[in-house]
Amino acid sequence: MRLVIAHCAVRYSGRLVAYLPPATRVLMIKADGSVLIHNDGGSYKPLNWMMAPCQLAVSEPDEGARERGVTELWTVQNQKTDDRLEIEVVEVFSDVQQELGHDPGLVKDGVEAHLQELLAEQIALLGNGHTLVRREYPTAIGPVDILARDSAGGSVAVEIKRRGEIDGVEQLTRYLELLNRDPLLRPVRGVFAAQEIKPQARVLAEDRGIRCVVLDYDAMRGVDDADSRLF
Amino acid sequence: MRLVIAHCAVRYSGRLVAYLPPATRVLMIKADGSVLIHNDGGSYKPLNWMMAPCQLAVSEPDEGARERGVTELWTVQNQKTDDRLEIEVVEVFSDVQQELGHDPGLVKDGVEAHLQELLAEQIALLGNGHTLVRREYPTAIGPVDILARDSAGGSVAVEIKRRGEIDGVEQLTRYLELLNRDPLLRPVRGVFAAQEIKPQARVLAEDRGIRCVVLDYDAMRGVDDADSRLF
DNA sequence: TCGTTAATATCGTTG
DNA sequence: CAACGATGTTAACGA
Repeated sequence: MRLVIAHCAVRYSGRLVAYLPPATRVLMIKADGSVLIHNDGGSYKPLNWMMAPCQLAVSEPDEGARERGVTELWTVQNQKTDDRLEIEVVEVFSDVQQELGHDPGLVKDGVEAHLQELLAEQIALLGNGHTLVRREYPTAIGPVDILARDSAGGSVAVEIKRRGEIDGVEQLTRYLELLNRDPLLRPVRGVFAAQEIKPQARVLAEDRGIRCVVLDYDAMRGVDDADSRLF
Repeated sequence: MRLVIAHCAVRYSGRLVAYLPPATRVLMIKADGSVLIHNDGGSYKPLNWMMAPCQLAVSEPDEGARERGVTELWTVQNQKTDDRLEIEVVEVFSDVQQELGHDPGLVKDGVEAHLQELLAEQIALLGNGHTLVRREYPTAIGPVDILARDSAGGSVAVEIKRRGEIDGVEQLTRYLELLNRDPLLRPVRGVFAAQEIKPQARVLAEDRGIRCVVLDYDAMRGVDDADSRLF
């Protein structure tokens, strides 16, 4: 890992062409050769970058560049594609290098898979008498999150999202169209279940006869065995 | 901008709960208070982060943490939500601070907007005799990228993507449903135009009577006046 | 501010 | 390897 703070201009060409006018920025060169160029604000996305596999070469600037104050030209070339980053370094304010070693990586909790697991266990949240048929019920265009039966024995297909948006309703609609061709399941009702359902998604769902259910993750997890949690 | 290289463990809680076991990493603290935690590989996405507005507070570790070798506890708290990052710092290897100043930002060329611009200029790529009605043709659910007429005077709605995936077909389908309610336009045919069209998207589009057109950006740009390019 | 759409998206999982 | 869905997506652009 090498961290450089420098006044520089950057040109990228590859899937698109982009240019960063001269300014002071952070250049992060990782062990795998990848380069990130950060400014002093915004979110985690760099202004520009080159991902591995790639190689950094330092060369002398040509005369035109030297007249603009450029002292070094860094060229980062992707080894598989023709993506290329050219960094014109004007002045280096700081240059630090350090071995970081291997990183054990991130452990996560609280994603959609967990919601699905909890709803499968607590399927009565959809209504009294509901029973689980199976999770990830397969169809020709992909698995439905949950297939269940209501108290009257009718089929219920459930699409689960953390945030319910219009795409999720479209997805469930495609599943329902397919499932309703199966004489053993027909008629299949749809349930759109999410921690949060956007107004537009709710309107579309209800317009198509799909029921919306808002899930309370904390409450569902509270019902769940406390020992099974990661932290 | 402050760059710290330190051995540390990190816990995040907010929209999810996540934990980073102890290892040596880069901590980037930006002028707006945001914090990024990077390791020595992967892509531009940090292992963990906190975005502005947030505040960093340094405190003494409790006894349990001190026994694990923690020398400082950094707490980064989001000021609007209850997102929180806790960094247990064990050892600091490097700590650099530098004023970066304002960044003029990135200038881009070659994104979807340019594809749309070029296709509007070269509308005959859809077939001889096609004429442009307008770009960004407004509908109740958002603007259609391009509305055109074919040689017979029939309406053609075009959705443009760099990469054509299933979502784009759904999007165009929604537009077509609406446009076909307009007696002045009806019947409206659909064209899905992209630099690259995924097989599933093509199958869905053609199943719905939508024509797929693959665009060659470089060729289209080559036809375009070379002077109009940014770089 | 909210909502929608694009992105050099990135990232994990699956076939 | 390709394709698909989720992401603490982020970022840009309008209404």
